[in-house]
Amino acid sequence: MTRSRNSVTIRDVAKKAGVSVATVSRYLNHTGPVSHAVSERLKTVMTELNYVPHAAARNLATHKSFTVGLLLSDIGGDFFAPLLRGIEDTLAEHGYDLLISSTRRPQRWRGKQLPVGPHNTDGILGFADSLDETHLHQLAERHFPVVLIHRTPPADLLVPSVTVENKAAARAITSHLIEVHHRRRILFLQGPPEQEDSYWRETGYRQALSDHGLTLDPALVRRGDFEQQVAYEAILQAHREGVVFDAVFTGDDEAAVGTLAALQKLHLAVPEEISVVGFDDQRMAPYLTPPLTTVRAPTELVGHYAAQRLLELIQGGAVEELLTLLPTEIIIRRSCGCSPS
Amino acid sequence: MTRSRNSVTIRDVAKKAGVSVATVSRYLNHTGPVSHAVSERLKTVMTELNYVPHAAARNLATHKSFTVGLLLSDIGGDFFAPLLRGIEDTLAEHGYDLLISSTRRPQRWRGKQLPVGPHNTDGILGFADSLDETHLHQLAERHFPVVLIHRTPPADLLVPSVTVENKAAARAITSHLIEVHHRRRILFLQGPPEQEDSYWRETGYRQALSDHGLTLDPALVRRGDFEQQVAYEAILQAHREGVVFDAVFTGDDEAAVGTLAALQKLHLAVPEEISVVGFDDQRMAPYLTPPLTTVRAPTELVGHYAAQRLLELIQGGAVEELLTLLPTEIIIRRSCGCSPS
DNA sequence: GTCTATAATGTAACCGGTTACACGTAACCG
DNA sequence: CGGTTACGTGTAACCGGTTACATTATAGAC
Repeated sequence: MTRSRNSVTIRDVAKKAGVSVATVSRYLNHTGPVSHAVSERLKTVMTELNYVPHAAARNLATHKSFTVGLLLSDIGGDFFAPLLRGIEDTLAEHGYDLLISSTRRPQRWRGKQLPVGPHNTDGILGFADSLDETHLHQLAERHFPVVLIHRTPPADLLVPSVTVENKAAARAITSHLIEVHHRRRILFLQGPPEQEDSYWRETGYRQALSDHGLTLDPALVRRGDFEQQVAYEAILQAHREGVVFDAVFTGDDEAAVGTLAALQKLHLAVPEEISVVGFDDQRMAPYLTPPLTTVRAPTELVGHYAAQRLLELIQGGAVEELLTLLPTEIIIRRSCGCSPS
Repeated sequence: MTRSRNSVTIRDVAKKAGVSVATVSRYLNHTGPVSHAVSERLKTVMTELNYVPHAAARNLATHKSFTVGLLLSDIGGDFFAPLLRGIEDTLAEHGYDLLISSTRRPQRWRGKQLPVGPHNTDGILGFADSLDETHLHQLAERHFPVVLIHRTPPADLLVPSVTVENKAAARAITSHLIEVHHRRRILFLQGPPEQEDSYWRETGYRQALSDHGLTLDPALVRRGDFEQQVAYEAILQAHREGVVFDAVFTGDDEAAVGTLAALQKLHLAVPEEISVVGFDDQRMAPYLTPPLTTVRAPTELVGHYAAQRLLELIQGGAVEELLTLLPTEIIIRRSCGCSPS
């Protein structure tokens, strides 16, 4: 918006074309009849002058910005690339822009004003814990469109959310380890505490154990934080403590990377001695050694649907489906002990 | 900006606090003296009313948006995650927002109006070929701040650009294959034609060959497009044609993934029979089988410096350094034939 | 004790669009 | 042929901030 002093405005166009600003505006927005002769004249005048309408002025007048905000907890992870693409694609299709803000540390905006909001955008997408309850309530009060991603909203708020099926998949992949590979002592690596995905995955894991009459040894549940380094340390630590395990459900694929590295360092063969499975099916998963058995989360689709829902909300639609739960799928590779072609 | 009808404005605040709008504005922006008593009053009134200044109105009045635009050719690749983080981090530090637009197909905006520009933002970052020469000239005419990423600007424009050192690194890694591993027939996979990085990498490759008195067999230069699938096909095709090679410089790490897959399918052992090296050191590189010898490109830093330069430009600084060339570094792993610890 | 500089505040124009309303003209109808 | 309707256009208020300029009160200088 750094328009130089003498930038060309709608009035310049109007004057040069010999019409009123209202006519120019109508021509621009197809918001009223404009004679063919005038249309032609305006078209040429506008290219001659290289006129581009000023977004802020338009936003101010119309109360619409055609922009949506995205709040992330950590941009830059491999996880976000597909999410971003899904979001951006969908928004672009509908002529909306995307404003991004990353909160490096969790809950960064607590008590402060959000970097995106009603003053800024027509709606916001909030990933996981990037939006705290206070803000969520404030936004709801103003009836501001919000869609949550990988997080279910507080029960008292009618905020749509889009995420993937975690529990059943976690249960299934754990069962796979038990039934097919006869694992009995399966270590589980938890994600960050605020991360809801982790909670459901752990629930699925626990259910699978009890389904098969296995009792859970608390020593087998540890923090991996969905991070390579943390998972790496966790595995070494467990080993150091003398905890015995024959499989690891790493919580997500990032942690799987760290886990594989740790096991290699400990000279524990995967999958012969220890089975390893992850969650997400990030891009690197097939290329790990051994290729990682994991659960495929349709992250790009999550982005797509989240954007979709938000646009519906913005365009005045009601919230017809509160929770969009996208199906996940077990991807069998080598690290669990299977030998796929 | 979907403010509901009766949203709270600066005048509401002024009235409730019993002062004029000018005073409120001065208080908000610390742009003039405000008595302590009034300051206190305003603070409480503003929290009571939950007042947030409207961005568009402010932008309109000040001709500043504190937003920069980013044009990408393809969001969603692993390459962009660190780039984005570098950019977003730096911008956030200086209170700027980031507006993202991805052009799925190259040159998407040719002839059309850019999705970001002077009407929108205070400056833009253009990755590779996302900005064509016409737009570049138009922007330059308006003296609009632009910084290019992984692309050198047309010679007649004073547009700063930030990229990584390609040629010397490509030359060095190729020399490594020749000198250390005694490779003689090194296949090179080119990136997309518009991609300048690819050009420089190929130049370095050719220099290394001639440095060592090797002549280039044109059959050894093929298209990999920096994409797994394309590289995969290229390798199979070369093999089908009976082209003999003892090493592959894959152009980038994406293509290296495809290359490794193709060689495995052909039962050609890496690195025993064929050495493979990439470029970028993407996150998956250490986890490939075998771990990939490559060149580390400091992509997050590229984002950081690009944002930095742009902010300098926006804040009126002159272009002191036209080309920021970040150093790269060879990362020796296993795929070239070395055996690092 | 007057003069001047400074602090604190208010008034109103302005940024560049949109749009409600008014107006004139031509077409259409019975 | 008068009356209604639709079309094409213009005038001016408005969106919610910023800011130049004017104004008053207060303190310090001489």
